[in-house]
Amino acid sequence: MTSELGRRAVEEASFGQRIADTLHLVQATLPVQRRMVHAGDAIYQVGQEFGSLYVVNSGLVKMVNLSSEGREQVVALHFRGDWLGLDGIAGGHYGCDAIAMDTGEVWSFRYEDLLQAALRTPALLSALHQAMSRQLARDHESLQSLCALPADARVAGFLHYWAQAMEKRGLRTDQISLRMTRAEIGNYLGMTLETVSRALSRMARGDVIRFVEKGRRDIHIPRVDALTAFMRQVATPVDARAFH
Amino acid sequence: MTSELGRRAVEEASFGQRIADTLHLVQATLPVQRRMVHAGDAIYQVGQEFGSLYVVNSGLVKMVNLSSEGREQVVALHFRGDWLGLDGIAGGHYGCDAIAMDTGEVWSFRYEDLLQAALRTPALLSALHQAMSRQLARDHESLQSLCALPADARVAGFLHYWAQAMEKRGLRTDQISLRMTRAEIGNYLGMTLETVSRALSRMARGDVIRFVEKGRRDIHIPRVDALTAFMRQVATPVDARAFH
DNA sequence: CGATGTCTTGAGCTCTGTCAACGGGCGTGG
DNA sequence: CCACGCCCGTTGACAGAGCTCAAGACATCG
Repeated sequence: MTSELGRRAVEEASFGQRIADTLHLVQATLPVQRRMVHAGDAIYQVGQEFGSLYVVNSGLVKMVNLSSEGREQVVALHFRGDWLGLDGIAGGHYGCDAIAMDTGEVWSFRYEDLLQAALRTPALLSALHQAMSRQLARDHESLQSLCALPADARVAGFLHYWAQAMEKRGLRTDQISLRMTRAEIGNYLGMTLETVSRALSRMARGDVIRFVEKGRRDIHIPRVDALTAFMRQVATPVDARAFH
Repeated sequence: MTSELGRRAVEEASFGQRIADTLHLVQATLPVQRRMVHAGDAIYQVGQEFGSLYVVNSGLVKMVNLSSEGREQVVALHFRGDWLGLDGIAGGHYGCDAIAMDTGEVWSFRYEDLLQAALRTPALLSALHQAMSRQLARDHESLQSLCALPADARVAGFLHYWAQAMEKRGLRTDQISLRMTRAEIGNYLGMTLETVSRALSRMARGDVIRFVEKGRRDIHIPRVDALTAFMRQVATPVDARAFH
């Protein structure tokens, strides 16, 4: 168990460096096209022919899946250093809309160019594989919390995830600024906006979080361990009885 | 819309061939280690050091995620032609347990060997990327249905997914043999075993499915379109009001 | 044949979705 | 400057989908 913790610590410490390395590497070895985006801008859209991959240099991007019945669903969030468009490789078309949620810069380059450049610079290929692999692991975590945790724990987990994402990128982690409406958060977490609001209110009452300013989007997290404690506390498992 | 349908038709038709091609390709260019597995066997386990990737040649494999609180969660199912272990590339350790659910054969090979061989045979790299990309897209679909669909529709969607997976692999699709208990299905779909049982009973009453034999694990699907119709019918969206 | 595990079905309760009302922030326009 | 509308967030009341608990039927295997 100690070796497990040790490994995690090393990973965390090197995480910010990994992001910076990836960005440098891509920039140095590929013909990258930079693009400023603002909240609401589409980086690519579902059905559009696949050709380019993207890396978020700054800002915040949501992946929106459109179901056959026309329902929209936020399936992932992406921060600095994350890759976009990976789910388009297989089908030849992007599988989601990628929508910027904040002002930022996104880099794009041709997938074909990446493969070419990877012959000279194997580290590029490694970076691509790690990005895809990380996203797979992340998706599995999402699925797990979505299946197994009640609403309050999911909201708490969401804040924790966000704080962790900020921390890994060297940003302040005590105060986070969600650039999402309650409806968007609820959509991402598989619940209604009212439930999100109630969960946040409960956490605020328990002093697990505090709202700063007038606007209710900036959230102060006094102690991260209080957040994780809250998560565990409300995590009355939906299926506590082991399924085997 | 017609071009969309046309594209899909072509993709479907070539799908079985793609699986066969991948298996041939891997076999021809890599030092593959074959292993017979039986229900319950672990192909790899969470935390184990990453090194090899796996391809299912036959049988059925579940990916089980173990949460920090000790809850188990089935996060994916894999059939012939699917790759396993991809989520281990990033962290250096596998992120899930891969458990066989049926007798079958799994091929394994070193990730390093794959990268080496890919220099001579670029198609290998393409196959890897497509496998990862497909899995990402699949995970997003899971997330979507988990968030947006009520229990009955999720169970119906599960059967549909299974039938489709069989069809893509050239197996009979009218009668499917779930090698999972109700508890496992419920775990995978984010509901209790009782809810799974009730959903199946309702479908059987509506003659959307039929139980064959005494055992209730073999399910006959008279008409797939009846299944999809049932899905749509019970898909009273959790969040019908657009979130924006 | 009993023992065990799985599946089904019922009854009650809880969580969370639904509907509704209200307040606050912000931009627009008078 | 204030009035107004609009969007967002909060909170309450209520209902319903699905979880929990429980009992019993069925299949498999020793």
